[in-house]
Amino acid sequence: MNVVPSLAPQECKDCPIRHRAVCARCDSDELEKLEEIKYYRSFEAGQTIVWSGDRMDFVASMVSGVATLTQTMEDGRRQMVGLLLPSDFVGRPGRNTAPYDVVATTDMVMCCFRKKPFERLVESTPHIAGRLLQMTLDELDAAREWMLVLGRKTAREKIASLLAIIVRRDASLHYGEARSKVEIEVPLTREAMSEYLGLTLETVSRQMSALKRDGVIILEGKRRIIVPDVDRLMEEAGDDSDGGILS
Amino acid sequence: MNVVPSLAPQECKDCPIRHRAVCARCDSDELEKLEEIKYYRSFEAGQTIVWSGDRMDFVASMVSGVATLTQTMEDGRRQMVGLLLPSDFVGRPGRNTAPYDVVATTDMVMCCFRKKPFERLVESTPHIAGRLLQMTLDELDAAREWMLVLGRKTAREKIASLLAIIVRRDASLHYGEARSKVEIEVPLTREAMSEYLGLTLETVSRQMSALKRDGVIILEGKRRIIVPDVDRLMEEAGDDSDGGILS
DNA sequence: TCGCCGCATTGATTCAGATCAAATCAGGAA
DNA sequence: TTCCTGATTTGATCTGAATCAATGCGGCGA
Repeated sequence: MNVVPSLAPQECKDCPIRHRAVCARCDSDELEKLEEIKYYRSFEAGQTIVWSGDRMDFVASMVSGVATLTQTMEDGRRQMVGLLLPSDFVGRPGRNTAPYDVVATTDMVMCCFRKKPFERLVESTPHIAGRLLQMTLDELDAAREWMLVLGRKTAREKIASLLAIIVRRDASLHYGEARSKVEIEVPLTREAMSEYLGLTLETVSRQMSALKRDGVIILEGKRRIIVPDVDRLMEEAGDDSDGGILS
Repeated sequence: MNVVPSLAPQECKDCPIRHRAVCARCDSDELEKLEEIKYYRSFEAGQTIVWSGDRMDFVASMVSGVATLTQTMEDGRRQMVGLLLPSDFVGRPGRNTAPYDVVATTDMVMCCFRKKPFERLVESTPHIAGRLLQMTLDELDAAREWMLVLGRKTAREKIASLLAIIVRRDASLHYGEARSKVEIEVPLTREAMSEYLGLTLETVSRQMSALKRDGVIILEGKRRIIVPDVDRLMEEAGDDSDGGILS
């Protein structure tokens, strides 16, 4: 149905995620070693990249697009446990099988490293090991914030929290500082949002409508959203009013 | 009200968590460096060790007892985001203020390291950095499993999941292999269980009674529980039947 | 252009867990 | 022993989100 997605950049020095990914601290020698074991893979929106339980003989960095980590129960209940954005790391050194489904939610490109040699590089390269530790600690923080959302927030607060997370990410990516009005692209279907938030897709839809009705957001089509007042959104999310943007 | 809790072991080589904590891979040279910057602190059940937002100038290993990491919203809703058991690591290198409340739920002892020198040791000691990465990845896995519990499981499944986690930990600690019948100690009040699971304490109590009525568990006093059939408990938890004990 | 298909919205009803409100129980102090 | 206190259990009722069920909408292929 689709053509093969376009190829990714071949050279680390031109890579869009060069300064944020697991390779961020590497010097040119170290980059060369990574170049030797790396290869790019492209996926189309909707494709499952890895099935839970599958053997996984690579780890990877997200280069572009969005993917999700999802756990599934026997009866089909699903919970997203990770949202992978550009520069995020996928996979775990020292593990052979994937514990979660990894699914592309948009067209995307990954920079893959063969697992065995990557593990050796982690052992021998403090710049990689240190960066990986830092990224993992950040992910743990994100997971813990998410646990508060899942365990204690109302449906409306959950939606607002998800939107706030996307706003924050966009802010840190595009412009250094906070602005009162922003326009964001939600790279998730209503169903994916429901899997993220532990809700049903109907409830997601209803609460999106409610936030729209109350003027917290303005919908431009299905995916594009205008947030007229970011502070208002943060309030709706039930987060500390200071926003807690910086660690 | 209480006497000062008894002092902890002073020598790393006699330490009960020597092979599981962040120091697990250290050789005797490295241990010596840790000894220089370490000190023990004891806390009584109920004491708050750190308040969210406080400056934190140490990191630590749990030596004995149980503590929790908890997030609180402005209106008082609370969600536990970490359960700290012996050998677990507390704090984050490179961070100055605590993002969560740390509370002792039993009398406990921590082995603290002054943060600045510990950070330098992490930089210079691959045995520590590597172990810390591994432990952080394990915590991330646990957090993600917990997210499934919070987002998608019923109250009954949540309770069973928590008990299953305690059973699993006890099993890995005391006896190498699974047994069909076990007796466990739940080191949490009903309220703490509710904060762990995103429920109210009434619901926790009701579901405990229901599991007891249905013969899944037998209560011996309030904290001690007999699980006559571990597989049955796992089924109630809604986990994969294989139990997924090993990574 | 039309009709189809996959998303998304909206409505009606149900139900699991929250909330409000009393007991009950166990352990410690007097 | 008796009282007090904090933890726990149990009961009655309420409610937010799930479930069941249409309906709407936009893009794409024929």
